[in-house]
Amino acid sequence: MSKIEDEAEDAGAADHGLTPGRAATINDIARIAGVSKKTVSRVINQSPFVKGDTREKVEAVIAELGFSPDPQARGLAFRRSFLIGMIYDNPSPNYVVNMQQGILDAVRGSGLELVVHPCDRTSDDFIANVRGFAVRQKLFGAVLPPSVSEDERVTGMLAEVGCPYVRIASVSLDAPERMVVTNDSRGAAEAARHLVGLGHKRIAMITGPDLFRSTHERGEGFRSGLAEAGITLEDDMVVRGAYTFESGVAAARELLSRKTRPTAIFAGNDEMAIGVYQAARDAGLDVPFDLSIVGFDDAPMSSRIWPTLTTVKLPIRDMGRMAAEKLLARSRGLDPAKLDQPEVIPTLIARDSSAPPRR
Amino acid sequence: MSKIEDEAEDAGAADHGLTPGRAATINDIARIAGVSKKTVSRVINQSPFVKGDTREKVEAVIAELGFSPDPQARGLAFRRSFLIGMIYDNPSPNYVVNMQQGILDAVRGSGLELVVHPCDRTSDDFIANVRGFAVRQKLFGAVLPPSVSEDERVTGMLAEVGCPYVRIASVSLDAPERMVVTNDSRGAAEAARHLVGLGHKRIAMITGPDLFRSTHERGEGFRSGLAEAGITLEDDMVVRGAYTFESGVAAARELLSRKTRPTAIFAGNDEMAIGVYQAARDAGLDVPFDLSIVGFDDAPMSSRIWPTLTTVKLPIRDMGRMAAEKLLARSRGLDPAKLDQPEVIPTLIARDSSAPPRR
DNA sequence: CGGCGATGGGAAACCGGTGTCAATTTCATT
DNA sequence: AATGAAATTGACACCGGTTTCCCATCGCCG
Repeated sequence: MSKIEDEAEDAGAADHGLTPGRAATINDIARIAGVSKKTVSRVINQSPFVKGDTREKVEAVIAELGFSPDPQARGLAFRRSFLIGMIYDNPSPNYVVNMQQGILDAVRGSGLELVVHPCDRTSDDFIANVRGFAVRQKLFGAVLPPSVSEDERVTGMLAEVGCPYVRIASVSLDAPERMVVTNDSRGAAEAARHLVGLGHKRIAMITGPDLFRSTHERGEGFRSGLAEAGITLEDDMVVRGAYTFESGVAAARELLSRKTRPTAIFAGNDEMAIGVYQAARDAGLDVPFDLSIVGFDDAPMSSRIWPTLTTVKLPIRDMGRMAAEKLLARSRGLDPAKLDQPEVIPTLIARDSSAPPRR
Repeated sequence: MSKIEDEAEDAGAADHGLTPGRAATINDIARIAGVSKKTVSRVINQSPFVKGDTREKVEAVIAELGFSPDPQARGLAFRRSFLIGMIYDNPSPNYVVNMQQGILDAVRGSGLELVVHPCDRTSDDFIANVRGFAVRQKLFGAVLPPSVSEDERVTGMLAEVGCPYVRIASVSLDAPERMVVTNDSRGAAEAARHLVGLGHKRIAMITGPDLFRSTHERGEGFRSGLAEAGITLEDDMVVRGAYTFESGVAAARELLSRKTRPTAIFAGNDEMAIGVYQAARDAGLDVPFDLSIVGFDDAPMSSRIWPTLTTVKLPIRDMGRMAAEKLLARSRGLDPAKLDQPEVIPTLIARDSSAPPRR
């Protein structure tokens, strides 16, 4: 690319009279390259109005000095920052960390950084808090995982203050360039087919809380998956949980105390599915022979517990990456290929917690 | 505090001729309050050289307009940002998320934000990468959990570029104001006492990888805890793991194949301890009666698995908070009370995976 | 060979704050 | 009431980039 070797900034490069301790500025580059600040700025920002050899000369000096523009100064002039905010309520650690990784995968090398902003959706100043964050930091963009992604107050406010955002949710709630859609419904249907395929007939489900859109999607998907085989999900075979371990235990106890016990339970997430293990053990049931269990998420625990948990896996890291890519694409000239990705498809991972029912 | 009601910024406040869409700037405040920018700046920065009534007048206007200074502009002038970087290699999701929470607990209301920076210590450009991050962002400070905290290349580089940092480690490696020390050794000794107290004599340990300082600390602590009771940790009762589930399984298999099997195994972390469960199951052993297991970390999984895992808990969130508090204290006038906190003490949580050995 | 439109490049203002230092007040003293 | 030190305040430059606006070239054509 540049004609001068890309040396470490203070290793053998020619001395141009710079104060050693201080990082190079655009003025230094301009002086050394013999052009104006503005021309250097044009090179940095890929302006097409720079002649080829001028550009090369400037790029060479930039490389030689290891210069990189100050994001604060740049942001000040641009009236926005180079920070992506991840705003989330309270997903599992596994979800958070994987999504962070995915976002970082996408922004690597772009000069963007990731600022995490956990918050409490039930707090009185929730919206004011998020608004303050977005406005003060002049966010480059915001990534909203569930359940924040489903809160119209948040998206409305962000639109109002002009902060780009991408929502991650189990159903399309917004324009395609602002959505990463996970087809939870399809994943739940897979789970249903899996259990039906094993020969189960008396099948139960533990749903998530109403607060989450995914609760509805996973519920409907499971129901329709069963319906394909002519099996109905009876009302007394559906119990509401709260996506927590404890709620899974309680819900499973309730289900297992029914006069005709289910032979399989589909839990809305892994956390609750693990709770079902405990209830089964308390009831003296042998998983998977007396009771099959299927979860949703593929949390790390799923493959550690015994018997290992059959579950539906969501590619969370990819989802984070896709969300950040949409933010990036939008800031450039709207790259339609990136902007209009297909839905994210969950995959069933069959492990040892599901088996044919005992006759 | 202020004499004017603290109203929402656009709800009924008097119109001072501001463009509605744009946020207020320091110039607006100065004009409305009838003082100079510089005086407003003084009020914002708590300068003592402002007369009481001037201060009140300015504060009233600030409150009325809901003004908050632009961190980018402020940072540009201060030659540093208001971002704390958390630089980590690859701890567990649980560790990462809890530490993030702790850091955020400490900086709430201070205007600081948290930027996450996972990285790969084995990568060739590891140091250059972290250096670029710290310098470009002009970090307010960096929080370094293990194992990054133990890398002198990182701390040396950060000191060189003038970036304040706090290291979190199981042994003091730096000045007190730059350290949060977790007494892992003591936690491991507790684990030893617990097992000794239950009556175990043939006790084994699975250590972590050499890369981590905690491996040594937990090993020595456990050894000395046993020594108190006159029990020696035999060489063939110590196997090295890698802090992963799989390595825990393998190490436990090895230990359980010894001619005289241990009656208890202490694993260097919970991930490996869970691996021991699997090896025990494969060997047909009944935990805790044939084999007691003790872990370290108190990962969420520990209380979900069956039998629930006896483990040593580290208050990770508190550690994150303490680290960030030290960063804050240092940026003010060195608050000695905050700077010189005692060590973090781990606590043993006795659950169901440990019991007296079968005679 | 002079004039013209398009393109490359520079000077100066600006983004929204802070540092420096001198000017203005305030207040206790003599 | 004058005087001087201390307390307040403001004018102006500056942090490190970008934008606006204008000028200097340059190739091309009549």
